[in-house]
Amino acid sequence: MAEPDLKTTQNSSPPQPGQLQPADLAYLATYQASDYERPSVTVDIVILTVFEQDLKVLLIRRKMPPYQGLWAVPGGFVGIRESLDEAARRELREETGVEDVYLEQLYTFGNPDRDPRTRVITVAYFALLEAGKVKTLRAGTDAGEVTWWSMYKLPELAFDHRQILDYTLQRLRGKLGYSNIAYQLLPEKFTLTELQRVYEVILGEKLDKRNFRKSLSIRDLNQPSDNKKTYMLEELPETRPGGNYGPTKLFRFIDRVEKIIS
Amino acid sequence: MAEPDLKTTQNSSPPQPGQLQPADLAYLATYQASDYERPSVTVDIVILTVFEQDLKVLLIRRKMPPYQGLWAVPGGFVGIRESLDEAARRELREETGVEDVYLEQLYTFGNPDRDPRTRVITVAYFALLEAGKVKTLRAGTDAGEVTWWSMYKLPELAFDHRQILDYTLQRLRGKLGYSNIAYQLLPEKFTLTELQRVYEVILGEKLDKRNFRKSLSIRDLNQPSDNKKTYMLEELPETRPGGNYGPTKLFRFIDRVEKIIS
DNA sequence: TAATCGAGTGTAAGTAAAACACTTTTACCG
DNA sequence: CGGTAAAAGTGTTTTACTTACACTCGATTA
Repeated sequence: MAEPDLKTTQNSSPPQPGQLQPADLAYLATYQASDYERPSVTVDIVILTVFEQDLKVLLIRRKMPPYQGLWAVPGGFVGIRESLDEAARRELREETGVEDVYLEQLYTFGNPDRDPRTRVITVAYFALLEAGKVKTLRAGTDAGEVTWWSMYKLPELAFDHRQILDYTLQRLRGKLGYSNIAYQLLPEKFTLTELQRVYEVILGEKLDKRNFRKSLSIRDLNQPSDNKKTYMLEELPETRPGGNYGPTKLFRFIDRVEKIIS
Repeated sequence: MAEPDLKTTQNSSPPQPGQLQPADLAYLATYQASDYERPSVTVDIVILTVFEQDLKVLLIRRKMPPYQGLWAVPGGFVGIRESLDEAARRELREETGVEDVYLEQLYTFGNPDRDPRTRVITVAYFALLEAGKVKTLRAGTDAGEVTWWSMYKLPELAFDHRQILDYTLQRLRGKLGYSNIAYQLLPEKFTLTELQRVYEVILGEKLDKRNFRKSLSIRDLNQPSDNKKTYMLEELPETRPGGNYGPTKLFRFIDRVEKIIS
């Protein structure tokens, strides 16, 4: 486990804490960026959406070994000049064609034997897609079949992807309780029943309609807005005609960015 | 961004979903584990403890460029046959000598320019050490000074380590609310005041003594235990003599494993 | 024996959570 | 055109939790 001086490594864009010092550049020149075995690094993207009253995940059937014929989460290598987020977005785009969606880093899986070919460390992400927006799945370059599967009725999965999906569901359920991420799975305007279905499908349990609505902190259309409160939803002046029943009110999320709800 | 077939990679130990198929081994033989640039992968460990009524983090002064003279979180390369957790434990052992402590993966930082020398992706962990247990800091092989710093009065940090520490505190504060991780920062037996100090130091605010105690779900020493409830703490039959005041009751966590508290 | 220091303890008010059922609107059908 | 079906919409009660708040007890020391 002999390692070079490259110890306590780090430097990222957003917070730039210490500036590079002159000596750094001199040292940079002498640094040999090789000489010891490096793992491959990939990103895997758990792509989720809701339709048919179910939580769906996009899986690809592997047409090559290892795990040929089994289903896997889409993923690929991280480019040498690409951030992890960029790599994840690129994979997502290649797989689904979508660009501006919610993407969150989940966990990094790095057991040495998780890929039988070579050492591969994967940074898992999950993405939330607006329900029913992505019908058209471009069968990716090297992908065999690409299909939406129910998160509750999964096929046999390759690698440790079962573990990745289990962990995704756990994270998603947790965040549903204290954030507004559900907006990522709905179009801008929606009914409260549609929102409740999203919650139910993710949590895997039926919810009480009245209690669910009370829990939402809705800014009423023509009530004076309480400035002390932070609202999650806003009632719209429009309604949507029901089928063989009355019209239903439409709502929207006030903030379409990730937010912790008090 | 041309990539080989090694797509949707994965396979880990705990949940072994799909078994290796015969064809896999044949393919394995033909696989060339190189041919494209790979990033270096490191683990960085945010080592935390509580003493002097303060939340402390272990930092190392860099004696080499880049960021020479600035302070950094301990870390090092992931061995090619080592899991991420193993690498983190090894670094922790090398830095502090401790073995059996709480260690949790935090986040993976991978901006391409976070290390000016070469592409380095780091998987950040945080460790919680029992208050006052680790006095003896072995100055690591290549480390300059090694010091405990207050999380609230940090020196200038190398790389993106400021970001890592900020995120650690955020995670720790969150978990304090719904889990029993605080036990990682205390010896087996402790007083409620000691426990409250840990909470206060992490949350960065004073708490009300009576309300804090009510929130703890304590199994009373000689009360019949309510089987419906899940207790976090247990009162012990012992007390500790106070200085110039009365004796104080001792308590312990019923479960010394990570647990979600209802 | 008086003063100091921290430990230990209860109540009331307000807020949040859970359980629970009927009415309204529209479309469709006989 | 009257009845039925289907989903939307809406309040109250009870219970549990959260918050705010102040005095007494026990031991030591001067």
